[in-house]
Amino acid sequence: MVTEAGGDAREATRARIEAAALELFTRRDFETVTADEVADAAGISRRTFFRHFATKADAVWGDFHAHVVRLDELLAGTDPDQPVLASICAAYVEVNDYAAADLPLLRHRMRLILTEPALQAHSQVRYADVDRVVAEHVARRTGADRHSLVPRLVATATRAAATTAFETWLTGEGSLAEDLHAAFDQLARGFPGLR
Amino acid sequence: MVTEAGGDAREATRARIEAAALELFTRRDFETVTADEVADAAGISRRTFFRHFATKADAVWGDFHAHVVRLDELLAGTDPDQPVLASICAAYVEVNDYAAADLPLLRHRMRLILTEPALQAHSQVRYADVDRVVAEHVARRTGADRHSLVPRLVATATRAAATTAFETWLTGEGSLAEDLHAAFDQLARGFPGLR
DNA sequence: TGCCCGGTGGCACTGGGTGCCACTAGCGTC
DNA sequence: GACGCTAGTGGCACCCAGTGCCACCGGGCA
Repeated sequence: MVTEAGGDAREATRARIEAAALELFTRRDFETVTADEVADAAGISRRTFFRHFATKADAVWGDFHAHVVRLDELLAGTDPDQPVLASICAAYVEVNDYAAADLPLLRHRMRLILTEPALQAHSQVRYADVDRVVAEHVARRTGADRHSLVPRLVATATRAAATTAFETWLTGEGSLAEDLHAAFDQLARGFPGLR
Repeated sequence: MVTEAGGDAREATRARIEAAALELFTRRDFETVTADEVADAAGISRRTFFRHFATKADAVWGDFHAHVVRLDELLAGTDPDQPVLASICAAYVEVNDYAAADLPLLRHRMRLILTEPALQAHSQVRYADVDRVVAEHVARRTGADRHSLVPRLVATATRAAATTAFETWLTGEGSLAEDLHAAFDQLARGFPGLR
C-alpha cells in the first residue's frame, strides 16, 4: 500500500472507510451490506476494515470517543452557580454544535442510528460512556455517590431527552439546539400538565 | 421426541431451554457460552434452540411480549383523573409485581440484562415496544400526536427511570416497588435541587 | 392404511469477527 | 548498502450466530 506522506495515512483510510460505509448503509439497508462490500468500496481488504473498526456498526459512529471526552471537559468547566440540569443541556448543545456544512452528514448518521435496529442496539453500548460521564458530573455537583439513584437517573433521563430531541430534529425543520432545549425544558419542569 | 400428553410440550421444552440458558449465562459469561452448549444442556439440538428463540439473547428475556401486552392493558385501564406520570408509575409497579419466590430468578435475569454488554444492546430493541405503548398512552391522555415530543420524551424518560430503579434495586436491599416510586418521584418533580 | 401436521435433527451456507503469519514501505543505525 | 525495527496491510483459517432446506417421526383423523 502506498503510504501518503506523513503519519496520517491511517486516518485517511479510516475516513475513506467511514465515507464508504455511510454511503452504502444509507443507500441500502445496514444489514444487507456486508463488511466485504464496504471494504471493496473503500479499496481495502475486509481484514483491514476490522482493524479500523471493531464492528460494522462502529463505522457509522465515527470518532465518538472524542465526543465523550469533549462532553466530559465541557461538563467539568461549567459554572458552579449554573443549575445542574442547565449545565448538562448546555454541554449537550455545545458538543452537538456542528457547522452547517456538516449537518447533512449528521442527519444521515443519526437517521441510521435511530432507524436501523442493529444500530439502535449498538447505540446502547456507546451511550453507556455518555451516561458515566454525566453521572460523574452530577455526583461532583451534588456530593452524592455516582452510583446512587439521582446521578444515574439524571444521566439516563437527560440522555433520553437528547435522543428524543434528535428524533424530533430529524423529522422536523427546527435547529438541533432548539429541540434539545425544548426537551430539557420539559424534563426540568417535571412534565407540567402530566402530574 | 416424546410428546408429553397435551399440546404444551412445546412450552415445556421452551421453559427447559430458558432455565438452562439462565443457569449457564449466570455461571459464566454470556458471550463465552455458545448456543450449542445451551442446547446440549437443555437436551435439544442447536437447530431447535433457534426455533424457540430467534436470538441467543432472547432466551434471557422469557416471554417479554406478554409483559408489554399487560403493560398496555394496565395503562388503558387507568383512572383518567390520575396524573399521567402516576398512572405510568403504577403500571410499571404492577407489571413488575413478582411473587417472592420468583424474585431470585428476576434478580439473575436483570443482572444479566443490565451487566452483559451484548444483552444491554439487545435490550434497546425489546424496550422499543415498551416505549411505543407508553407513548401511545400519553398521546391518548394528552391529545397530542404520539410522534410528537412530549409522548416520546415521557416514554423514554420513564423507561430510563424504571431501568435506573432496577439498577438500584439490584445493588440495594429495598423492594422494587419502592425503588420505582423513588425514581418516578424524582422525575415527576423535575429533579428538585438541580434546577 | 394412507394422509396431514407439528416438532425435531442434520446439514450446508452466509456473514461478523479474530488469530496468525507473511509481506511491504519507511526510517534510523552502523 | 546491509541490517533491523515498526506500522499498516492482505490472506487464510477458524469460531460462532443465525437461516433455509430436507428428512424423519409421532399422533390424530378419515
